[in-house]
Amino acid sequence: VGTERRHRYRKGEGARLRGDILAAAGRLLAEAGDADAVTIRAIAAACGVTPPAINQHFPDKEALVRTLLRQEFEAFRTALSEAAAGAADACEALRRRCQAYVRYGTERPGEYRVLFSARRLGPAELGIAEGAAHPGAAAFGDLLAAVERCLPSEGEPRAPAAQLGLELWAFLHGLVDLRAGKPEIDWPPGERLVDAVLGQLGLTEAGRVT
Amino acid sequence: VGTERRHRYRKGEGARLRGDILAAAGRLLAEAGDADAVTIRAIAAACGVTPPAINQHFPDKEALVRTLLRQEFEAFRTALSEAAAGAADACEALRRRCQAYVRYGTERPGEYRVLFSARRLGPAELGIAEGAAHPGAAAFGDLLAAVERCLPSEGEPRAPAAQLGLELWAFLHGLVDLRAGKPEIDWPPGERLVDAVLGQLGLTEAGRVT
DNA sequence: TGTACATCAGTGAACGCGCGTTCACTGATGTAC
DNA sequence: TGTACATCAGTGAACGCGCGTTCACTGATGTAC
Repeated sequence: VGTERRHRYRKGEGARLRGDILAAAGRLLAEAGDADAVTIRAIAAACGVTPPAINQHFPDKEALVRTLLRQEFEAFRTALSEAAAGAADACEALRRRCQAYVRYGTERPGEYRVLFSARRLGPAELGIAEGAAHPGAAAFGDLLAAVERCLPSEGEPRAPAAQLGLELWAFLHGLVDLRAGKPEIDWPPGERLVDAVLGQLGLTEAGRVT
Repeated sequence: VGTERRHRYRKGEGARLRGDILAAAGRLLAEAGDADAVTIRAIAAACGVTPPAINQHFPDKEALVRTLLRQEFEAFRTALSEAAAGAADACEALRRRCQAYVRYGTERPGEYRVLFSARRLGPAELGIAEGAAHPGAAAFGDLLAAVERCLPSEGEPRAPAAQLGLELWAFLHGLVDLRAGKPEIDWPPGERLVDAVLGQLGLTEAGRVT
């Protein structure tokens, strides 16, 4: 990597290249936003290695992308949960989670796109989306739970939590994806749009008390 | 096309193949949802013609896709405007427009994706997105105008129309794109979600009168 | 009415390219004796 | 302490494939005389 020649790993340490490959592939995938556009040859070049060296660690390209996608889902979910962790109440936790969602998607459009907008070589095609084990479904489950906790537990029933959750998710996803795809539009800060929508959906502490 | 051999067009009618090419390419693009995945060779085969015949009508693949995208944008915009045309009042017009948006995106996921989610060989990369001339921007302009007409013209000012329009657009786009990408989720009817969100954003006739 | 000819709608073969993957190999390195 | 050897981390060349595009061509067809 860089100008200096790469030294091959010592005899017992060959497995370390596997980590290097995943790291380089992750960087390239984030730039491209499309696993099809990331070639084995480019990953190999980024690692300072020849293409066949990659086939020693992953049987084929699909296996590599699958591993990578699981990592990315994990990172996304963790980022959102960490953001929500320190909140004082349930609605503030939901708010922080939503803000983190948009922030993550905006700051890492390539990663986000691969997780939630990919068709070819996306989660579905790679067999990652298996019911509840689907990491995307897990992230949505987190969001849904956060919505439920913020809703009034008794009193007059609002819209069912599942429907509110889907509405909110559609908005968050649409905001991230549209912003990435239509940068020529003059977007207001994502934070403001998220706060506004949470208010309009009745998902704020204020809305709860009133 | 089909089992019977294709007869080449008569001497003056060569230009008709151009239309056939666009029609076949449109069908393939709708299936693939990605212009990269639609090959010149596949289009030629669908027309019952050899690949070089296509280069006689379009200088290269980009030109073909560009022409196609303009057509698709036009069709999308027309579908929405026609849906809104017969409405009794401005809020009903907005509602019909939004329902048509989701219906169009759900019934034709491939076309929709190419218009609003493509990165490679999408509107931006093909130079179709030039300010106000951008057909996507035109469609969004229609939506924005519909939102403005539905808002109370006087009385207490709600959120600015531009922001409401973006919120609404993000929701509609997110709904269409998520549904297409996560079919394993049990989605409620799009119509109900759209109505619910319009109500929560205060964009219904009822909301206006009250 | 008949014929020579320019034009037109394609064809067929080939090109250079980049891709993922295979296979036999090589040379350094740790280990067993 | 020294040496033979098995193992390991890769390399280098090649494969078959599908792609968009080029180029010279062919054969039917309308038109001019």
